Amino acid sequence: MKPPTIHPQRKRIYDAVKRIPRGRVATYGQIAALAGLRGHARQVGYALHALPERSGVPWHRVINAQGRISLPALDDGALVQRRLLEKEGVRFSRAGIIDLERFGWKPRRQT
DNA sequence: TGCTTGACATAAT
DNA sequence: CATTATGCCAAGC
Repeated sequence: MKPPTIHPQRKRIYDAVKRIPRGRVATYGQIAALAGLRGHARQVGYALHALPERSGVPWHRVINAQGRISLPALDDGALVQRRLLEKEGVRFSRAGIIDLERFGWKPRRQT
């Protein structure tokens, strides 16, 4: 049998994303670290991109380390993401930046 | 089968 | 604060 092929470690990434509490956001780096992929932030973004919309994964709670939405501002996805976050109570600055000090999720071992 | 790209991060300049 | 360089790994072509 075929060992691991580790289907996607992506599953781990998704799992980590699912842990993000409502009204909070996490950076790709944090997710990567939680998924046990410290430093592989890129893979997180890639995984999310390949994520189906009905996956149940709160992809919108994942932003880059700058506290900003990674998707191009002109992209519809970015707008949807922002709307979803605002709906959860996440506030954006005029420049569209989230205050990670306030809304950044501080990963805790199973709170 | 090998090179390029990418929802990133971090440090250096 | 903007740009550049490097690491890291999977998917696309």
